[in-house]
Amino acid sequence: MLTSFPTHAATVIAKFKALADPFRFEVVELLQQQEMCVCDLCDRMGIAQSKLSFHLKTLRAAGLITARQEGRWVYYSLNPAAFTELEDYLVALRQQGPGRSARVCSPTGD
Amino acid sequence: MLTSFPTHAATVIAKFKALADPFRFEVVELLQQQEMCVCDLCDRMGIAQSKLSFHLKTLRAAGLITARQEGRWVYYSLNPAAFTELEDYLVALRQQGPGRSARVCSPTGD
DNA sequence: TAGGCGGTTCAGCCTTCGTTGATGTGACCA
DNA sequence: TGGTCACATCAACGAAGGCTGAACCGCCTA
Repeated sequence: MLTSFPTHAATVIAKFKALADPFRFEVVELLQQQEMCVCDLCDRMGIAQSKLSFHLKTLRAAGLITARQEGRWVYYSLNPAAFTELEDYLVALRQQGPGRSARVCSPTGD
Repeated sequence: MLTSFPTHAATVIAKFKALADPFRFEVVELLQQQEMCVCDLCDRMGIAQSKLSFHLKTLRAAGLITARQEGRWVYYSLNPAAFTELEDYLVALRQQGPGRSARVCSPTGD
């Protein structure tokens, strides 16, 4: 059952939250094409470096992206496992169930 | 290419945003089990009705759930198509790419 | 038709989150 | 060894979103 993953839920929520921002969404789409360093992303998106750094931190904290340092540059790329986790959750949600309510609440009249 | 869906992105972001809240997350998990009316959800979650109504409105606006009125009761259920849309997006993200950077930025030294 | 009930909406308050500019840190080069 | 570059972090500010209690609306029953 889905509700048997209370701690798991927190990580899934964190991932959804991280994806729920236009800037971070764009970062993810850019990283889907290829691994990039901060200056690349900064240049492509046309936003301040500190702003980008903040959003990268959020994405990294959620586990959606990973960082790889190479000299002075830090290269970011997507973490496929994180997306698989979200996929699995969504599939589980979709695969259900009785549909019609079992009428848990009791209408006064009956 | 993923970036060729600019308007589509807004709806996906809205769905992620709707799922990025613990209360709404719980609502979705409850609705995954079966269709429910507001009083059921209110009772199970132990939160104020106005609060729940607000979150249901958010979920409905994002297209994640649908409402069905029956007399005085309003029954909510999941919208499978919305979750399929998110699944497709995540699958597309995971099916990457070159991996290593093409070194778009130019290190000063070289 | 009046009253009760399920559910929604509203306004005010508060908390959280994002933005901004400046500063800090570690790696590289002269 | 000092300067520069790439990137991270910080504090202060403003905006967006969630919470609360009350009013409101539509449906049903007496």
